Amino acid sequence: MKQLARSPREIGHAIRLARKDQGLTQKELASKSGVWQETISKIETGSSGAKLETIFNLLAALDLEITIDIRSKGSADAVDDIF
Amino acid sequence: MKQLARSPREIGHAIRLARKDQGLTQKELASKSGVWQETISKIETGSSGAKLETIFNLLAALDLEITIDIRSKGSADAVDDIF
DNA sequence: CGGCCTTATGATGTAAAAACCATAAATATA
DNA sequence: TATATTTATGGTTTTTACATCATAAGGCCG
Repeated sequence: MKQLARSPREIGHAIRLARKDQGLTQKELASKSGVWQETISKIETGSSGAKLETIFNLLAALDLEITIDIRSKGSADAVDDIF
Repeated sequence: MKQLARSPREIGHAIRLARKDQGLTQKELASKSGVWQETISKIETGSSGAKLETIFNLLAALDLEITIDIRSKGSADAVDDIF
């Protein structure tokens, strides 16, 4: 499962998919993540410009992580980042 | 350039790396993204639990995107080309 | 050293998110 | 159908991010 997200709404959608995928209800995710069920509902439906921290709390509870990378494909040479 | 992020602080760090990588100052990124320089500073240093929308504004200005993925999957990931 | 550029910090006002409670609406299930 | 479960909605209060301005701190270069 690998979801691209370019907006808060898409992140909310990805969270919903992942939650259902794991057979969790919003309430169960709420108690696992410390985020209120009502808040989860609003995030999943995109009716809330959530805070980053809240999103990470949900992602952690769902065992997900975020990767940031270049949007345009086909960059010819790779930048070998030393980090 | 592909950065893993598991917290707001790590996202801030990734944004800073990407910004420097593109030779932009905070001020320049500010005018490209519509986010204030002061806010960028706070996000990059992790001293702000930013809003998701703000992060996406910065990522868009930096031509970055986010992928949500299952945590702790195997080590060296194969080059899974979706496109 | 003295400016110039960049980044960080601090304060204020406003807008919005999240906690919290209650409940309505939708969905599933018996 | 009725009932239980799940999700959505709405209101109030508290918390906090962001814009905004001012300025301090940190580098860099003449």
